[in-house]
Amino acid sequence: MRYAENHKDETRKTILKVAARELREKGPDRLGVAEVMAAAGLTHGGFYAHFKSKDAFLAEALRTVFAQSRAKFAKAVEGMPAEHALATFIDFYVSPSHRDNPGRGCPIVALNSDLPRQSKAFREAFEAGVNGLTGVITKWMEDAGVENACNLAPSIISAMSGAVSLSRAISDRTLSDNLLETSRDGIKARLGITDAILSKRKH
Amino acid sequence: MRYAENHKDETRKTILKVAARELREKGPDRLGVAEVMAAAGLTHGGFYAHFKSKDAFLAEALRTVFAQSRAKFAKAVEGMPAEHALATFIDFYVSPSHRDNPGRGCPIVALNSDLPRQSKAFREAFEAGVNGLTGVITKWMEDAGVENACNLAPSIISAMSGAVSLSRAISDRTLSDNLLETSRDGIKARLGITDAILSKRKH
DNA sequence: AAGTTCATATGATGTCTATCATATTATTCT
DNA sequence: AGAATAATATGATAGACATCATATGAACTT
Repeated sequence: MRYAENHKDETRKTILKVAARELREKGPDRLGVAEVMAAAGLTHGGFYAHFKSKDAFLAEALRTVFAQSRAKFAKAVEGMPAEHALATFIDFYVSPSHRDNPGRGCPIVALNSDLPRQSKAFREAFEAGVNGLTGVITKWMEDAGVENACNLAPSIISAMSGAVSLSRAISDRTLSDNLLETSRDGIKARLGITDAILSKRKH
Repeated sequence: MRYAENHKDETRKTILKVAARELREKGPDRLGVAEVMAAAGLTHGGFYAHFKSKDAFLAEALRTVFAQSRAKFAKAVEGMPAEHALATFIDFYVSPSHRDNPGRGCPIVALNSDLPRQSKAFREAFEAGVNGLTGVITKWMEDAGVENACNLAPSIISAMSGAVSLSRAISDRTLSDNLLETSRDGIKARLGITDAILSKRKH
């Protein structure tokens, strides 16, 4: 092998890392091959040495996004008991800071409505990502003693992502913040999470 | 005037009508000028006699979509008392048939995540449409005696649109239907709508 | 040190796009 | 009927795009 043993792999990872940010900001249709390569410090021609098509690349980038996102969320609630993890996650997700940073946020919020228009590979990657998140939430809910966790979890996720999505459409800050707050409260209420329960467990 | 008095206006309306369908299916970025004109039975060159740019056109098309959508929803609950209107609207919106027909559905679901990537004119049209819908829902909620309707309404809308959005990502029909059902129940519960109340009023 | 070979760069291709200048057609008025 | 003119069509342009063929160059091997 010429070049460092893992040079190509490193480059590939760099491309995907850059793409993960830009994919959420520009969306799959406005994200150009040349642009991603330039952002990774390369020229556009080398692209097809790494990915067999733009669609395959987009699906791969989306997997990267979900993985990043998942790691980020896991870190935010590390070591907490289930109720606290849930409450913290909701506060973290349904927040002004998530609303204001699409490029670093949840891909469900950033890309959900693009989905029906994208390739099968992309849609499959998206669904897998959603399933991963659903699994995590379901586990927390079960551990927190929430009834019917398995059915409830997807609905909770949809309410959270819907709230952040819509909050991005409301230009008045106060009203947008309000939507987020009201949604947080509604979602927690649905899960039976109250301040009383949280402080009781804080031991 | 040559051509029938209102020929140009008619054509314009035809273009927008066609676009209203296609905009929701293909999204603003995949919707081409030539394509819309062809679908309206015209050739691409005439486009700029009707719209000053593609962005201006997209905003106008979005206004058309919201207007259509609003008329459709209004019709679906015509003449009902507020509680029934709300319940019917929720059942109508958070439904498999809405999920399966993006081209005829709510633009919030179809276009929400495209929003941050579009022109200012487009975003403004979107927000205006959302405000219109919020107003209608708020009124129903107030009439139905729901507390704090004004704050709650946007959160309800976000939960509804989020549910339909996410349901489009889930390939397993049963699971997807489940998400919709669970969400309908959750939303109605939040509004204090029960079957008992609905049947009591049916008089 | 020179050759080998893989990773990347250069440059080209053809397709698609929005936009616009100009030509053509359709209709109404005189 | 035919001139006048408004609505649409034709055709061109320039830029963006994905994709690919080929050239360059870096670093390990012997």
